[in-house]
Amino acid sequence: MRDVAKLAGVSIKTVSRVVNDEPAVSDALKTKVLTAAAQLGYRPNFTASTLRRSSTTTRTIGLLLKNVANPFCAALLRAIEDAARQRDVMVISASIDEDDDRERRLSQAFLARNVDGLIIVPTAGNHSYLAREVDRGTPVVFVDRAPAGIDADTVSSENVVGSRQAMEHLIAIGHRRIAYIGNDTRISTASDRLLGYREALAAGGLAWSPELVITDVYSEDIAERVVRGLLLSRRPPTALFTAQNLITIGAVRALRSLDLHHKIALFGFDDFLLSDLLDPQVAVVEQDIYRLGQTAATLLFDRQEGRRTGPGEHIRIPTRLIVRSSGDLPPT
Amino acid sequence: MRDVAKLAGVSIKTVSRVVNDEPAVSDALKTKVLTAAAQLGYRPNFTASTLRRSSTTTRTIGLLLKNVANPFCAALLRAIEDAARQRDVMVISASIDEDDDRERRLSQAFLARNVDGLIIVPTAGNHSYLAREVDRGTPVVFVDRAPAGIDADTVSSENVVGSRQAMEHLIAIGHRRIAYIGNDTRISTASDRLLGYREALAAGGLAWSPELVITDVYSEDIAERVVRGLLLSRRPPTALFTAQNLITIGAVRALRSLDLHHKIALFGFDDFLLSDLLDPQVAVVEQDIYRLGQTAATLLFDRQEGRRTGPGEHIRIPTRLIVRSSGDLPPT
DNA sequence: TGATCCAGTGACAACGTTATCAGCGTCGTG
DNA sequence: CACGACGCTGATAACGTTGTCACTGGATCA
Repeated sequence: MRDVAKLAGVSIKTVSRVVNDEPAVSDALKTKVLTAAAQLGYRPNFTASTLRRSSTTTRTIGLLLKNVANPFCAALLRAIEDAARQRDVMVISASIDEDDDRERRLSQAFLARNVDGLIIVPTAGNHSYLAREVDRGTPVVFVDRAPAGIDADTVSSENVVGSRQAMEHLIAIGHRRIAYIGNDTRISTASDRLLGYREALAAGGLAWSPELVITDVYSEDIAERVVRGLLLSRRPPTALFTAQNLITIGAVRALRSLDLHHKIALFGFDDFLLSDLLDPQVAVVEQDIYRLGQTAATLLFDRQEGRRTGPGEHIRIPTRLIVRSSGDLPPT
Repeated sequence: MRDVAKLAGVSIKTVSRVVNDEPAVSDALKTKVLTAAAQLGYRPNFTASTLRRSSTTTRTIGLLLKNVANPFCAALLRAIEDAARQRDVMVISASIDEDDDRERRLSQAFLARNVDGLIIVPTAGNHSYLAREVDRGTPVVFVDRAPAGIDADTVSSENVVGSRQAMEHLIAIGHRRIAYIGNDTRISTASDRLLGYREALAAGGLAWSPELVITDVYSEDIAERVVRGLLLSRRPPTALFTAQNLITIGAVRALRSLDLHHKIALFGFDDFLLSDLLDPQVAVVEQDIYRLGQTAATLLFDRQEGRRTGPGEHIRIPTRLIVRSSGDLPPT
């Protein structure tokens, strides 16, 4: 900037005015500065600029995901990126891999970079370590799952309703032994989906059979193994309700491997690419991932810009039941 | 920092020393500073720190992708993120959606934020606008596709070899009319894959039939439509070679809709989730996406840290032929 | 005993930018 | 003609931090 000023024969303040498009600069000087800048290949230093500027906004937000390679997370990132782009804001993202400690470290790293806000798909751990930041005014929004130990904005799907509807469908076509396969129930999403399962059982007058409920499944491989175990057990279920996308896929693999995919009904939570090209097509509770992301971003920016204050809001995004043939297989 | 210094009764320089874990601070002062910092909730300002520090590295790199929601891109991001994490570097990413202009704008935005380097999955346009940055020492690495109008490090799959091998397989089992469906050939990746197709035809003594070669297909929907068109034409092909993941999926849909999926052979470039659960299982040329990403990151950091200089390197990552049943359907 | 050294500490300038305010000339107005 | 208003410009300080260097006091050595 100093060099540009020297070359153009003006003060650095005038250069600053030109690059920021402030009014009150004569056209003559403006063109002189612009030519000088172009000649020297001058590029404004955004870092220094935000340091000096009164508003300490970096136009950058941080996003912590389970794992970007998971299609759900990738779709979420895309939605948030789109919302951010509209406001000329950049997104830094990182994968947590369900590791509490890494989540904390990454949050700190993002905050040290002065992000304007944080969107987090939280682990099952405690999040009180963020309380101070929230108090200080850095907006933090949780997506997909509710955090523990802190009050903050949260956006998630209608997990209870969604899974209850799926279960109601299975019950309506006659299933009486429906297995539940899901995540660690310390994760709010998983416990909500389990709650929906439970509610539907109760409403349908069905017994709760502990041997049909499997939790703490956190990968496709494990899902495949436990589903095989279930199907090979003495009294196997006639239908499966899988509470997460990778678990559903694991279940599909298990059913295939035992050649039961046309006999045992399957309903999954969260749609996935090609679910409609499998045989049978897989019935799912579809989440509106784009809306989840957009809503989270809106909450964040609303808080950041002071349009909203006070305690955390908890928004639930409706799901949609997509009944495909795997959900219509009758009990055998 | 000033407040912490005041509370601890030391100079700000000492606070700086403590937070940076520099030696030569007595334990007594260190604990005093740390307590003061904790009490005030002090958090170092990374922005100011990098501004002042001699090495102007921000420990942040920029990644420009086609679209994070595309599984290929998401996997790439994950690989790069992992490589960056090892070096305590953050990744800012953004989706270009094949828009030249947006690519340029996003590059500028990243550079203004002083990223230490840029990894780009480039559009078909010209990239000479980055030459000045490269000259100035900001490493830029291109992945998946070669850029136009600039010499820089590039990492991509063995596209020619990969597609030639797939074609050789189809030819070996007797196919004589094999269609090619691919992207815009201004994209190096697409033209390389077309070249492999062409080479295999020539090597197999087969004629080049323009009506069997369709390019400029850029979405799943379009792929489905053009493949239907091909299959319904007067002299349809007996096998399809689809040069990109979404195109392959579009082709699967087209084959299904015409109930030809057990009659027409299919080979795709780039594997995708569930390809092995479809009926028939889809044969593909698998790319080592993780290695693509890791290699790109390594090239970038090597340049940044001065371990490598000079003209751009062009690295090709081998592909692997995965012959599944769709690739073994004989000609009818 | 005096010179030397070293660990520990702080004052100050600087990174690249923008906010503030003062200065300058020109113009219109009473 | 005096005066204020206004449009344009620049000098300077400041943002939060770290590099540089100088200082202090006590330990070590010949």
